[in-house]
Amino acid sequence: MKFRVEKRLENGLGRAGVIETAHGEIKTPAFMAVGTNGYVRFLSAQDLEDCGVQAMLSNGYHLRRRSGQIAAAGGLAEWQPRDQEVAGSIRIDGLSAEAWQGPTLTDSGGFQVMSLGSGLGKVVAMDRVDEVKNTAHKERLARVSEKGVDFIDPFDGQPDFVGPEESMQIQCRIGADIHMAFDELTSLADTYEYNIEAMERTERWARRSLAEHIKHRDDLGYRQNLYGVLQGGRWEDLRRKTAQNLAKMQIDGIGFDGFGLGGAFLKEDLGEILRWCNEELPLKKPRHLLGLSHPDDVLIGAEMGADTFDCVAPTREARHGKIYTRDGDINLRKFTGAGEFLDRDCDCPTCRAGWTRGSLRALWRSGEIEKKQKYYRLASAHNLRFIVRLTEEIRKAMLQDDFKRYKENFLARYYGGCE
RNA sequence: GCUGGAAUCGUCUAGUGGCAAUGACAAGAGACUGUAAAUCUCUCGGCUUCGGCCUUCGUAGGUUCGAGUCCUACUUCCAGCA
Repeated sequence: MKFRVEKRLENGLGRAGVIETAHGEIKTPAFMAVGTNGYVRFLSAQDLEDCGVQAMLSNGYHLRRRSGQIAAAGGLAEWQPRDQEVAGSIRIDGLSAEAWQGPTLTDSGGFQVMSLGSGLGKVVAMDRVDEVKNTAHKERLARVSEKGVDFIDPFDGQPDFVGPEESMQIQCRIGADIHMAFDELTSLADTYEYNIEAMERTERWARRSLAEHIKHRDDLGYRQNLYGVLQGGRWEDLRRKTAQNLAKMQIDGIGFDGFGLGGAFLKEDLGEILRWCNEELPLKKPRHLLGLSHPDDVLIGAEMGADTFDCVAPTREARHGKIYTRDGDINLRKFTGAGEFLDRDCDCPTCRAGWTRGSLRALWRSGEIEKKQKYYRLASAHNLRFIVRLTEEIRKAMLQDDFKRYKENFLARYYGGCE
């Protein structure tokens, strides 16, 4: 994998560049669509391309039991996930089973440590840290130890285990272009002391991840790459230290190919935390900001040196009726008329086909499953394109030395219209 | 015309003596950030100083401490017989 920085912001952190993988290049900053199970819910590979998506992120945890057949198919880019779906599967008219053949990334399953553990049943709060409490130990579905994470699979109730070695073996069978080291994401409710413990464990897991990854990274006939993941919560000393440690971590002269910026962030802290991390990380390695995509987060992320992003929000919120527009988000429930475009001047497949707020709402609210599925597809494509376009525009603004103005204009319009 | 049965929140529906009254849908509000998420939460007769108060289960009476629930009559609808 190669990464080339084309242009840097005046602050020295933000940059536009190009990542080259075995399955194609990614012009950065870039948003990767989340296709946890190997495909983006309700969207085809062609849909992703029509939305300008350059890369897809899947999840090693969710695909762990299918990793063998994925390897047999030649890796994620050759695997046709929808053919593998069993009873109750999603079959949507017009959606082909074709694999996403472009660049891919897999998450390690580290996020599930939190979502099934300390954060079970909770929202990953971004605005307030008060009132956030961890789930009681006895109720958790995941338990962390030095070895890895024991958990109960929520789908079938069976006990299972994933540690750094298992995660790397799974990810190397899935064969995405970029893998994430197995990490422990802490919740906003965890203390400084616990964050030290989790961060140090994450670093030990990073070394084990790197060692295992090196053994298997060429197994499918092309180079797979590994990112080390930074934790450390909201504390500057932890963030800088872990960035330094991971940046210099090597086994037989081989280090990480890039870095994942992880954690549950308080919105107001995000830019500062990213600055601490990225001031320590090497300039020439790409950085992926894990799990964020709201426009203000992407803008501050890109400004502070994140190169790629992923998030479930655009597609999930689309399914739940939230439609992104340049003048702020709208709740589709409120639009019964037929005449209004989703967003003016939008170039997404849905808007180009002439879908309006009212007509889309009618699909969504009809009791018919086929219509609802069509809604999910159209709405997902719109929101996905919205965030992808944001990253395209950020890149263009950076290359034209116009980022600051672009950011201010975008934010003023997007958040300014709120009553 | 006779004989049965039925009338409850926008719709369907639970309810057989303590009920402002069940559930579903619809409607309204909010949430969602490395997907246990085509999901979740809240509101959904009126008023309220949040303790309550008022008006409600086709209509009108009655029995009862107390009636959506029991009785009588009426209205409408459905079914069967004429």
